[in-house]
Amino acid sequence: MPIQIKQHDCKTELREADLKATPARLAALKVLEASNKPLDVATIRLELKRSGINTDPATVFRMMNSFSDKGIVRGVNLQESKLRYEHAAKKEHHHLLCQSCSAIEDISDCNINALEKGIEKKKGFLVKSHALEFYGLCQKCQKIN
Amino acid sequence: MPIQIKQHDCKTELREADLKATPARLAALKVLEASNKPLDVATIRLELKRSGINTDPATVFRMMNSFSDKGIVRGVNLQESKLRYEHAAKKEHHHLLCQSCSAIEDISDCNINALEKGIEKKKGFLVKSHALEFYGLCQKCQKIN
DNA sequence: TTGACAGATGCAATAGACTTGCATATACTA
DNA sequence: TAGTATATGCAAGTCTATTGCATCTGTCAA
Repeated sequence: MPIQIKQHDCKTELREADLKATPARLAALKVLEASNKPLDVATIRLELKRSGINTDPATVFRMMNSFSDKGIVRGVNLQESKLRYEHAAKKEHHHLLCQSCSAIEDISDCNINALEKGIEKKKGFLVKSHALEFYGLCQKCQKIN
Repeated sequence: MPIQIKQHDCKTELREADLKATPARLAALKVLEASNKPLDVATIRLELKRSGINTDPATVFRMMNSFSDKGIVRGVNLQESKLRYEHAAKKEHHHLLCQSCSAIEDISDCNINALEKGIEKKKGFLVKSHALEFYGLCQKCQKIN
């Protein structure tokens, strides 16, 4: 008899956050989980539509807000006029944004902790979180230009 | 006879950028130069009004855009719904934002260059710029709470 | 299984940051 | 000082996001 693996699917994730598991929410979570970059509300709605789920923008904004509140997703501000969202299960990381092709790549293991410690010591400021993104040219676009 | 110091005032700054030196622009530049933190458009307009200069929001947005294009000011995105602007003559630095009292403090000499070098080596991504801000509690608010 | 109800959704209105078109006004150059 | 390129004000419009309200639907208890 196989060991009982705890199935942490989208439904249980919502249950544990005291959120009702509606079709739109389940699908939105799956979309975010499957994406390799943070998505904005318009894109999420498009993906849902491709699964046959029509949503009102207000609903998706509300979803993202409650997901954020519960720590299920993380808002990502990439200096655009809109917010993007990524699944919070992904280990904390930062992003590389190509200014030519708009590609977005993740970057982990930036050892920014050293910087934070220095700030706490030098300024007496208690760092709770930080925003860090890099802008430039991805490998492909460096070759083209 | 004293040495002729080059007077790099707001007027010449605008001239050199091929921008007309209007009263509103001169005053806005002075406001930004005098401020110790990045300001949003509404605040800039308020400061101008205090100097007796009434401006239309559109005008100030257009000013900030052309100043940005010319490298005179720098847009600062502090995860708010609006952009702030700071005078670009200030050496590049980052910001500490107190989540309790909303104070904004500058922090220079963060040695983020090491991180950038690492990224270029590891990812082949050519870093042109970055966004880095820290969120937490300033010294005062740590004591209060 | 069902029924009640808290919470989710759609729709429409609203808010706020920012942009744009156009007519007028003004800084700069010759 | 006159002519022109550019800046400004005003009004309308765009885009992201929020909110009020009526309706609908998961969920839980019976």
